[in-house]
Amino acid sequence: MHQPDVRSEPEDEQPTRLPAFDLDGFTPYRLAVAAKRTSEELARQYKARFGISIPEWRVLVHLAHSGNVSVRDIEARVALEKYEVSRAAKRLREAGLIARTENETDRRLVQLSLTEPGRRLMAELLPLAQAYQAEIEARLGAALAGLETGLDTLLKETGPDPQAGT
Amino acid sequence: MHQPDVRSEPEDEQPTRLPAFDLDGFTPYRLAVAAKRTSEELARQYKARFGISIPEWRVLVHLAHSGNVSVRDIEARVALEKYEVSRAAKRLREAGLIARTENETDRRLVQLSLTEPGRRLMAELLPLAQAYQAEIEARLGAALAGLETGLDTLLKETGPDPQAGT
DNA sequence: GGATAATCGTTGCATTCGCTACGAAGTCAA
DNA sequence: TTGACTTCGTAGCGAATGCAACGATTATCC
Repeated sequence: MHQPDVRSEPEDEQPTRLPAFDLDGFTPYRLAVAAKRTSEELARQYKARFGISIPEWRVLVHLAHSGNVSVRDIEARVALEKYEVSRAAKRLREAGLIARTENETDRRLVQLSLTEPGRRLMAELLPLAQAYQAEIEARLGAALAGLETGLDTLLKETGPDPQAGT
Repeated sequence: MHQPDVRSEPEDEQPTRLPAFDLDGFTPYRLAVAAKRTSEELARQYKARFGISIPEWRVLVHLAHSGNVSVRDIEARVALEKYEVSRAAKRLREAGLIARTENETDRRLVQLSLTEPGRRLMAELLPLAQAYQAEIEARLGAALAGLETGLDTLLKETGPDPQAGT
C-alpha cells in the first residue's frame, strides 16, 4: 500500500481510494456460485417431483446407507446444524418417509430410519443423483481430477475432526 | 404402480434395495460445503466487525469498482436475484453506505453508488478479502490451478450469457 | 447419594428468503 | 396521441433460516 497521494485535490473530487478487486476471481464467490448452480440444477429434478428440500435430501441420503442413526450422528456428517436435522426430520416424519424410535440405553437419543415408503423414494432419487453426478463429470472431463483435488484440500482443512468412522 | 418383483422374500427381511451412494463423493455436495466454509470463514471477519451480510457484501464489491450502477446491472453480475439486490441496497442505504439517485434519462432506473462512509468501509474490507484469497491460495498450493479450471468449466456452462462487458 | 455440569433434541422468536404481484416508467405501433 | 406491451424496482406473504434458550436425560465430581 502506498500513500494516498498528495492532498492537492479536494475530497469530493478524489474520495477514498479503493484497491482493485475482482469478484469473479474470488474463490469463495466462485465456489458459492458453482455450488448454487449445481445444487439447484439437481434440486429442480427432485423438488418438483417429490417436494423435498436440500436438508431433507441430505438426511435421507445419510439414512439410506446408515441404518438407525441419531440426530447427533447426522449432524456434522452431512454438514447440517443440529436444528436443521431436527426440522428436516420432523418434516420427513410427517411425510411418512422416516420413522423415529427411542434408544433404550440412552433415552436422550433418537433413532431415525427410513420407512418403506422412504426407501422406495430413495430408490428413485439415488439413481437420479448418480446420473447427475455422471453428467457433471462428463462436463468437466479432464478438469474433474483437478477440481476434486482442490475440493479435497479445502474440505480437509478446517474440518471439525478427521474421524472417518461410522 | 407396477408389481414389486417376486414375492419370494418377506418384506420385513429384504426391503426395497438401494444403490450405494456416497454423499462425500457427490460434487454438488462437496461444492456446497466448500462454499459454505469459505464464505463463513470470510464472513466471520467482516460480519462481526461491520454487520454486513453476503448479499450486501456483493453489492458493495460491485459498486466499489463500477461507479453508478442500477439494480439491473448488479443483478446477474454478482449472481443475485433482483429482489436480493433491492433488499440489500435498502439495508445499505439505511446504513448510510450507499446512495441512490434517479437516472434522469430513464426514471425507472436507480443509480446506486458508494457514499464516502461506504468507500471507507470498503477500503478496510477489500484488503481483508484479498488477504483471505491469498490464504486460500496458499492453502491450495499446487491444487489451485486445477480447482480454478474446474470452476471455470462449471461456471461457464449454464451461464446466462457469456457477456463480459461492463 | 446428591448437586452440578454436560449432552441431546426441540422450539420461540425475529430475521431473511423466494416467489409473485404490483405500480411506475418507458417503448412500440397504429 | 393513445393503448397494449415490456422493463425496472419494490413490497406482501408464507416458508425457511439462525440463534439462543429450554426441558429432558445422562455423566461427572465431591
